[in-house]
Amino acid sequence: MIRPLPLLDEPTPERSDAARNREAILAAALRLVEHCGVDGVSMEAVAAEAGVGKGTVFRRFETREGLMAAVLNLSETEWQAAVLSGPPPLGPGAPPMDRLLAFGHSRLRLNLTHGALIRAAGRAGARSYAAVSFASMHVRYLLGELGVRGDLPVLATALLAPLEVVVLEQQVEMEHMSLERIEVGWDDLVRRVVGA
Amino acid sequence: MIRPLPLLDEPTPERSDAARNREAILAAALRLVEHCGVDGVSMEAVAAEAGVGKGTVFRRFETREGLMAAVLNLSETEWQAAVLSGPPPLGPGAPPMDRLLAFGHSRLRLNLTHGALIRAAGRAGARSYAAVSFASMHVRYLLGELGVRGDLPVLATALLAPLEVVVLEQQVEMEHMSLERIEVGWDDLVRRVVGA
DNA sequence: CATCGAAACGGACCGCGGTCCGCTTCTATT
DNA sequence: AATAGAAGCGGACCGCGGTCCGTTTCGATG
Repeated sequence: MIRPLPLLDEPTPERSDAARNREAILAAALRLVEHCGVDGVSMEAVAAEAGVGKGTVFRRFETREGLMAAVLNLSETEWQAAVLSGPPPLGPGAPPMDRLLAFGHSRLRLNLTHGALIRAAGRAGARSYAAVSFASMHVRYLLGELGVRGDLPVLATALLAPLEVVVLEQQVEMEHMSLERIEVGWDDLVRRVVGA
Repeated sequence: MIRPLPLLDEPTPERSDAARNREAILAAALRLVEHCGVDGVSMEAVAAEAGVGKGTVFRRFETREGLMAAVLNLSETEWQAAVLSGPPPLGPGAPPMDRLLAFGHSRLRLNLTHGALIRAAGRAGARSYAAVSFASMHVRYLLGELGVRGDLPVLATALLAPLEVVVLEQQVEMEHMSLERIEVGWDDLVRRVVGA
């Protein structure tokens, strides 16, 4: 009897019903989030909407944060595609500085509109890391193209940090800064860091 | 019958038992946080430790975040005193640039050690705002002393953002950066922003 | 000191996130 | 097709944050 030799402990492929349920749950969650707002959606509601038991939801997505991270991931991959292969100046084809500024503006608006969802996703394991990692990588690349010298990973973090949801919401909600002012401020920061 | 004319709707002074309970609860919370860690403390446990009912805890501090914010506030005011009137270079008496760098290092370490508590305090109303506001004010002041031109509130935010807990924990836990590297990176950022 | 209204108290109660375990369903194998 | 056992399923159950409301305590007034 020949067993297929589990190479490098491949993590067991998903059973068909499991995959079907995963899709149903994710779709249900997306629908409910759009309809009731992130904070108005309970896990039980998602389970009911998807037509499965509550346990199944947790089995597939571990935790509420995990589920929200998965929902967030839908729009996030879309955005990453726009950055990597969309039209300039966000996508390739424009000068690095233009791309960097476009990147910041885009991320800024995205983080403000998806604020509640991002917060609900929290530090949900590898997913949140992947998102931050992508942004950091891209900024590092652009800084390199611009000939910036120094500790690029740290500098990238310095540019990304002011775009974090907590920071932006503080500025908008408590200090009543306008979107334009924050944008212009970020552009200024970029120029100081790049040294143009 | 003469009533003292409530000037400008003063918010009704606290009743004596209320004040006593507030102290007891805060002390109990501090004790439990130090003993079990932030995430191991439940509101019921705090109530029991303080010898009051659960309702009382919520009456005094609104929410769990509020209570944690109050606990955090204890050490936070201490730190603010050190910044405003402690020994240089953190306190007054050193050149502005030295003070700014000392400020960053101090805040960085504080945010890392108090990470769990700060996260538990969340965006708890005015308290969190006060903390951010203080830091922002101080950085703005130092930037002014350094003769920096531009939108100082926004620049201050740009310097403070990389010191946020979410950012630091990302760097330390996921990207495995050393404390020293982050410190040096922040110093570099400051110099680029100040334009020295 | 007796009275009285307002403020505070406490714990029963609710909804939600998360776990657990006995039952069902899938799929590899013969 | 029959079978076996692993993977998945669902919903009862638990603990916690937060609310509510009948009861108690405070302190101002006469």
